[in-house]
Amino acid sequence: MFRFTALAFEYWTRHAEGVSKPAAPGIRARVRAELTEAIKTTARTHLASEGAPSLSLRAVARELEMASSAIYRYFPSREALLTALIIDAYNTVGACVEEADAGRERDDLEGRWIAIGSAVREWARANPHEYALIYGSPVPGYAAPDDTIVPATRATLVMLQLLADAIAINGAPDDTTEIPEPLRSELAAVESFADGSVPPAVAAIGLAAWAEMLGMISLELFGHLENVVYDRDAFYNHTMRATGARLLR
Amino acid sequence: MFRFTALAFEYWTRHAEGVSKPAAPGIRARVRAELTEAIKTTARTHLASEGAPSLSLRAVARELEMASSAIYRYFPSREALLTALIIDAYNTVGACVEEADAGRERDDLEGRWIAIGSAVREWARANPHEYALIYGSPVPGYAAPDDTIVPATRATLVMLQLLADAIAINGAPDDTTEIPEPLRSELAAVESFADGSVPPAVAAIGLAAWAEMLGMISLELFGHLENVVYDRDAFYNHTMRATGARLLR
DNA sequence: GTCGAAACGAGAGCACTGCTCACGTTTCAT
DNA sequence: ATGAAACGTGAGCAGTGCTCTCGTTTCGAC
Repeated sequence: MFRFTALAFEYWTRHAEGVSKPAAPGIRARVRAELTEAIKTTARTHLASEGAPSLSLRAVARELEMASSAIYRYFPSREALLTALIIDAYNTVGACVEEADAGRERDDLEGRWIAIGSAVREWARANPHEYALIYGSPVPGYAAPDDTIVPATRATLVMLQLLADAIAINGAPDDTTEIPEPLRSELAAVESFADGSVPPAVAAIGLAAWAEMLGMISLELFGHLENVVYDRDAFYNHTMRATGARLLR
Repeated sequence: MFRFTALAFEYWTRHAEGVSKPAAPGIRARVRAELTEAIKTTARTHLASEGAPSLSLRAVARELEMASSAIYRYFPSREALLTALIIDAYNTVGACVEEADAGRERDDLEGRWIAIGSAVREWARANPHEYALIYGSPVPGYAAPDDTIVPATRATLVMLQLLADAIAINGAPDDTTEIPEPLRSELAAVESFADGSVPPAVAAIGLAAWAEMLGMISLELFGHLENVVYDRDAFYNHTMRATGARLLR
């Protein structure tokens, strides 16, 4: 491996300078981290060009000039590599949403909602296969491991915090819709994830709004607006505005 | 092939009875139709148990006790088989929606909306992989051939007709929301698919409601409501009622 | 510094996949 | 009856994910 050879040379160069041990972490740990990242990066580009079902560990290994079996030193299976890409995708979109939200005044509720919705859509359009990986059909045999839970909720929690902030600013809406148990209790528990109050009815509307937003993006990205709506930007913005007005009044 | 042999025997039996030609269509056409159906049926069960990415033509052929290459006599590629399954899925859900809608009085607008939404969700829950095939991540390399367009719109057209009927019964809503061109014209063209009038603002709300409905189902089926909402029926019904109230007022 | 264990890279190999091709058989239209 | 098209099969190809073995390298304990 060219890369490994270069790092080994660095190790011996340093050793020749009289350093009795390499700086922590060891060269091995460093190389491992870098190769793990290189595998993921290469896999991500293949995902972008070929799609998830066509992601081939052998093709990734070939591009990195490794034997295909070497990949298994870093990821125990193809599924594990996909899981790592899923975690990365959740974290990336979550970071985009957090940043978009943070770019607005805390009391600009509508602005934040629009910014959140735009961030998700823009990221999705720029990374359709990653979007499909996390919000499209589940990869077979995939069960969400514990380490995807926190990344998976990052984006949603931003919206939830927006709801709590809206309640704090506007007060709770007069929503008298009856919500039956046990759903009411389940929705009541949602506010524990936010800093502030999110009544059950608001949690329900928020989740439905999230579903609508993702539904809109999926319709667009998965080809269901073909021959119907061409002015996609306008349609999405129109819908998000209407939803924001309901959600944040 | 057991089945083919049995049909050939039937042909010779009839021939021995002095019939100079088999009844139209020929035995070949009949066998072809039956085998095509058998391949699709077997593929559908494999889809249900293994998921789309794991659908194997060889496994289908093995179960039908055919050589794997025989499948290519009926479907020119794996992609063509998947396309056939996609068409079937669209037609099945479309028929479910049409039937559910037809089971309600024409002027029971809310009842029809709830029936439509329930039909889609029930079918999706009973056939999650088929749902994923048509409303989840697109199969790689798949471009919707012309023959999927009509089946793909069957379900949506039922909802659209509901909107037109609501307009006919209640009159057009007072919705003054500005819709920019060219989106307004695009949405205005949607009513050409319904028997009646669907103003642009209503078409937009209808499409967004459809997105929300599919978004809700996808969140549920694709695992995003885990540890959040357990009372799925109640959540879905609550949301569909609220959306119906907005949509059909 | 030495030593043993763990990590690593490579290559061979296995079972499986989608698909092509050639050949013999069957059906169909003339 | 005849020739063409459709059909079923088996062999084969190139590709896949993954396992295993072996030699090499790094690392931590002594």
